[in-house]
Amino acid sequence: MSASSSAEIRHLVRVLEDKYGTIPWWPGDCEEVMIGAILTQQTRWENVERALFELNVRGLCTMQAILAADSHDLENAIRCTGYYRMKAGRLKSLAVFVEEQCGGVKRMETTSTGTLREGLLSVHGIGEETADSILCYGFSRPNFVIDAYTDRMVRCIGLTDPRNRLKGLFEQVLPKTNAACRQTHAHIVEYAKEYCGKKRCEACILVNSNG
DNA sequence: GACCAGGTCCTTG
DNA sequence: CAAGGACATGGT
Repeated sequence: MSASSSAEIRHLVRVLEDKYGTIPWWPGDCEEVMIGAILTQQTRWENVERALFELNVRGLCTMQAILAADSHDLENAIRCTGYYRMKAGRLKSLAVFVEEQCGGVKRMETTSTGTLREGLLSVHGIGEETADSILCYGFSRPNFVIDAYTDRMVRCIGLTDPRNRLKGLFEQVLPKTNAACRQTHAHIVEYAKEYCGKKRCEACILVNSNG
């Protein structure tokens, strides 16, 4: 089944490409992406945008500022994203990692993707999806993100590969470029947000109708 | 009021 | 290792 999984994914990628072409997704500089990646955990993006605005107003949109910030101020700025106490703590942990362990964002830009991923995963509150989002959208690495939508879509079109193998499958099928990873993930979210609810997903209709 | 959102961690069976 | 709960606000 694994040999044909690649074919299924290849097809899905092409159908989505035909449907959407190039679409903008996840704007912002590296530090804003890192912050947004934590804020968006289990939360709608519209709420994250409001929190990012609040952080910008208070001058808290950099790792250095977060490192120095009063925790209560940080919590207030991001309250609208939910889980605000926990997320404030996670932002602090990330800032400690970036500034004190990595020596700043600049240094991270010259670090290998594998080393960077390992480091990010060692931060309490950063799991695979958050780490991969940061690598793909913040550091522009050819690193594919598997999220709940991606998982839902591939199930719907009939794949049974375990979630932890999907990242490898997509990266094996896609060109080894950041643009390809970022674009395909954006396509999946775009489609899934509209057609794939938690209970009903219509990815299979898209894929079959265009075959 | 019920249900869900671009997860992660911790505890149980 | 799978399943379930905690974290919390905001939109439909």
